[in-house]
Amino acid sequence: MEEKEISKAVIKRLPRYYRYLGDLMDEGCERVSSKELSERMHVTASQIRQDLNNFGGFGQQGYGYNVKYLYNEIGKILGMEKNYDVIIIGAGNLGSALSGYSDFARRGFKVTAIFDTDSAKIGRLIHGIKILSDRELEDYIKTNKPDIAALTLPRDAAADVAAHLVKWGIGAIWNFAPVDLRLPESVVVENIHLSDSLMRISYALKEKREKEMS
Amino acid sequence: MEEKEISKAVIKRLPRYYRYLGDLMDEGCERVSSKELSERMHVTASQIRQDLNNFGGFGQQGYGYNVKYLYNEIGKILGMEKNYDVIIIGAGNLGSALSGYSDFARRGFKVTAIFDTDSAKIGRLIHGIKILSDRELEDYIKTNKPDIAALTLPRDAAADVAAHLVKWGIGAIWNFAPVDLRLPESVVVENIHLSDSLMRISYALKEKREKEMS
DNA sequence: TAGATTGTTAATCGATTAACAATC
DNA sequence: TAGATTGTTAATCGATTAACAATC
Repeated sequence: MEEKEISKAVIKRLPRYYRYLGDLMDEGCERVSSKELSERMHVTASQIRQDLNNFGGFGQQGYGYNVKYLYNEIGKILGMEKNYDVIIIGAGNLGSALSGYSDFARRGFKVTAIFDTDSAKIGRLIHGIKILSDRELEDYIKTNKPDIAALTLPRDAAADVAAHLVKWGIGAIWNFAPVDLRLPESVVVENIHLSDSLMRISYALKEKREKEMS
Repeated sequence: MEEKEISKAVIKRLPRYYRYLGDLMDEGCERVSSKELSERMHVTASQIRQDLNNFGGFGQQGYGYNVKYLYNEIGKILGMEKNYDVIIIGAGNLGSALSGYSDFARRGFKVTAIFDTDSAKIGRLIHGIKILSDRELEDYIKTNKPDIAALTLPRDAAADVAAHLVKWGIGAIWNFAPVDLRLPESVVVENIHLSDSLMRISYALKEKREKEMS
């Protein structure tokens, strides 16, 4: 059914196109050419046209792209017309933060439950969402079938919990623990490795220091 | 002084090598070959050898790599022997979470201050760190010269605050706002675009649904 | 129609993988 | 020494950019 496999690099760029097109819409802009957009985004016009043509011809020769139409089409490609239920595993600082992040709700991601092992936390509310015991997790997943589980728990617990989540039927894991999860191909995994990101800053700062010295 | 420019792709992988080597050390492993490491990390042995050789020969023919030595060398490349002072701009959920994330301290990143505009928050403590007024920001930066500023504030405030931070002398920005900051080349910027990441999950889930239908 | 800009093919560039001589 | 494994060159692969004919 699918014509050709879309490269990972293209998919990684789609949310960024979506963001810029959203901005253009907010500015009341109706049409945009690949050249204009490329100047805004600091990428080549060629790349924009190549990328979009992976999914079909959204533009019109001599005119460019209709902003609203393109925004909607990319939204469809990204699956943004659907809403997603997200559960958070680990009611620590990061888990709490994610549960209250309004940006997600705007994009159709709704946090429906938070789980923790700490009996002192269970029953408390975070941003209006009740913290449940991890012993209720299996039941919850099988009954409510959430789409995504965000893993905001300690490193050592992550692999084991992830394996259980998958067994109980979760389809996607948003992993904030600093480990690479080994899960079946069919499970979607997105990693947010914050300390990797900090180390890249550290590297770049070191480079900068060395450059300034010479 | 620097021989050749190291590619972005290689640098992005370094923290991951560092993480795996740390794990090997914890397991008491003394030596590792590129082949063994490649199997653990699910990359090719060739890539590992290529990557490491960007920085010089860390291994020994017939033996492989000394884990501890290699760990330390990559640490040096990443600038991990230095400690970094981090300030957090925006005392919301995410800012609070980052200020309490113990993983960072372990890597030498220390949160020294948190700033916010909300007078109701100013003076309160988060994880033992006092929230200061954004009006003290300029003074604080010029006096204490923190290395990194984490931007955990609303989208619309980000660009403006970032520009000020740079003017006052900050060298690196860890940006959590869903915008691309336009700053001078000399400023290090690392973006954590959480909603972009969620959209990639959304895309992958959509693909999965479609695959299952056919 | 003339001008603009796409969709698409071809050329270039860079990154990954394979292969193997060097050497521990 | 023989076996193992690196460092490094060459081959392949994929992604980006350039160019331009098609067409609105």
